[in-house]
Amino acid sequence: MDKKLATLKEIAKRLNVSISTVSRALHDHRSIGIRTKMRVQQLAKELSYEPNQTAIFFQQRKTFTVGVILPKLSEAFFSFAISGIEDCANKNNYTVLMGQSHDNEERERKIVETMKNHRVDGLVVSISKNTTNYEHFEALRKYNIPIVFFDCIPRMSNIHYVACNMQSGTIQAINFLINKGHRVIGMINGPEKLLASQERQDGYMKAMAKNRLKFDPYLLISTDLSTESVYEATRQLLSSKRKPTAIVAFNDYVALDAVQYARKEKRKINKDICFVSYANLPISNYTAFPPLASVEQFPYQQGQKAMETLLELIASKKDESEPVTYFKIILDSQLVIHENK
Amino acid sequence: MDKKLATLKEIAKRLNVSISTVSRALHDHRSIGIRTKMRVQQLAKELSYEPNQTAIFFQQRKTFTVGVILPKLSEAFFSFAISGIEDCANKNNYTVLMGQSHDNEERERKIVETMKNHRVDGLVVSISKNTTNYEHFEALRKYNIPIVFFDCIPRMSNIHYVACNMQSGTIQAINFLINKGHRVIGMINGPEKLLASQERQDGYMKAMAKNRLKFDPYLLISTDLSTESVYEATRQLLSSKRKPTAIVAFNDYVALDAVQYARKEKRKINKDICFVSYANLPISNYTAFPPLASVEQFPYQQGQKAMETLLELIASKKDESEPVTYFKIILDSQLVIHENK
DNA sequence: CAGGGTTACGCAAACGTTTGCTAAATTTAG
DNA sequence: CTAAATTTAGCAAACGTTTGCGTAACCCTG
Repeated sequence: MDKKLATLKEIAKRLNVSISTVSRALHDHRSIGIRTKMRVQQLAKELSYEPNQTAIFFQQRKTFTVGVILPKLSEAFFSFAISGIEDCANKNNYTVLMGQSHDNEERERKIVETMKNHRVDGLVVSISKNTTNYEHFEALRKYNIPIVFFDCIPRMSNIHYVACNMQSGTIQAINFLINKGHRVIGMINGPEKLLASQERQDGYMKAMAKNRLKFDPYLLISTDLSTESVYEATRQLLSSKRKPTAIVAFNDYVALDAVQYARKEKRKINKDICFVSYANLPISNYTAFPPLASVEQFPYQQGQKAMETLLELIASKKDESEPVTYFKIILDSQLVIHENK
Repeated sequence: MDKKLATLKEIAKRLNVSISTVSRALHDHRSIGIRTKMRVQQLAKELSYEPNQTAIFFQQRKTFTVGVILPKLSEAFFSFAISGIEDCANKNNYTVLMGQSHDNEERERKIVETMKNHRVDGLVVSISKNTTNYEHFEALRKYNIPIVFFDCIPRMSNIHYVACNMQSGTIQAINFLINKGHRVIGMINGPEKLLASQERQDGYMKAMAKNRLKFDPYLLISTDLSTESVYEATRQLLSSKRKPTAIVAFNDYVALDAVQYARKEKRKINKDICFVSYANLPISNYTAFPPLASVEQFPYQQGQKAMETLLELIASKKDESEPVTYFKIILDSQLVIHENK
């Protein structure tokens, strides 16, 4: 029963018309008479004809496929982001080719290669936290494959990206703490070389300065985000002579680890010490001591916006001209204050 | 500088040989002399030639792409599963086309359609929890696109699947509780029509019977997994005359909600009432009262196994024969007892 | 009824690759 | 030195589709 799949040629032969006529009839081209159009469409339905997409992709030099490369789907941030990406892609009849770098530069490089070979129409990527060399992305320029970066942006010039302004959220967070009466506020930050860390720090310093609070370098500690390193940072903060009464954590994972350490040291959470964090985990409100407030980064929206931007780039690619303007889209982060229960 | 991408034809012209010679030279075909082979490979490198995959896909009637359809990436279970799938796929030079059904039958149907059009070589799918009609999957038979289901399996015959034996894990869980002295054990289950719910129930009943504990229907409550419905179930259990001292929850989300409700009613967790659950959340050990133990379902391994199976099917597809045997792979779940801190 | 404008359709090229067959050139054997 | 064997390379078809161009046949209009 499952003969071979029907093709234009097959239909043409049966109807004694040319292939081009069949093609045009199915596309409702105006140069085909209503009678033949009907006959063709009728038979096509009977044979349950479906165009061979791979042939079309090939012929049109376009695949209606976009690649998405991100570190890890098991991080909640990215799983929300990809939902935004996918929803937007689907809405525009694009399909998503997926790759996880697991924060490994080599893997990232290989995925880029694969995507290029698959001739994706474009790429949305959040780079691996360990990538230092951007050649593999530069290389795509030659192939005229547009890239939109989001979240983790490489330090390259002339790129398109969507990002979230961490500074503003950080300032809001610090102000929130100051309003609650805190004067000594610590920060457990991420790796220094990360843009995201830089921005958090900038926000921190700005907010402190604006409130005429002295910046004490002891209060700002960088980590590599590992549990051990967060424990150590927490230990340092809790044992410094100007003990902070509040800590801003790089993200929820960090906050959870810090809370855990603080409890081990018998500190009363929300009494001796308060936490504010950047939102990663939807379930943090189930945890024992969720942060008082979180800086929301809107991963779904970021993903969506990145995809929209990419589609725009793809659409405008026809006019072969080099892009004059590079999209630099900054979404605002926003402090979400959790219910005080 | 970014002329047009080099093609076989281009190389052939420059070297004054035929296209087929170039093709064969690059494939190291034995019928090409060493001299020409070198010349071709040399020039190919210079022009940084890369085969046009879309042309190859088309020509070979094969895309080296597999579709993956699952409900939601933001559920930890699935994000681990897809990692297993992707790792296995990549290792075998396949690429993953992604689609989330969001547990919506219509969306699922549309994704299947898209994947079919993209001519994926095969499909790995965990069906939407609301899918009742399986026509869209049946339809793929005609196209000779193999499918391997995992986790959420449709009630169809003659399918390949990878699943996790929930019964065994459930029995282990109940035995664990009985060993700790519990005699009245409740269960908050999922939707009745779900296979997963059925299995949990079967395990529950078997374990109870084996331990000569009377099965009390009051102790087994189905929910639709929503927070409200879990609250209600917990309320019922806690207010029944034979109050359970332990509850097995359908998954971690359910357990978290149940714990939350129990605390609202001032029950002492792990004293008045204990919880055991099925593992979904990696962070549940950060929560206030994590379940005493979890039934681990090994999502990464399930995904990996599903992908392996699919690749086998794809490989064996050449011999056009209908598959005689259907893979029914059952992994064992396993009880993980959490540290008693 | 000649000329111009439509309408309705076919031809063939093009996209880039693989591969079965054929054939020339070269080597080997007898 | 010739026939056979081997090595090396080219021709052309095929995969399924889209599309520019050419051209019959038709209908008007004047």
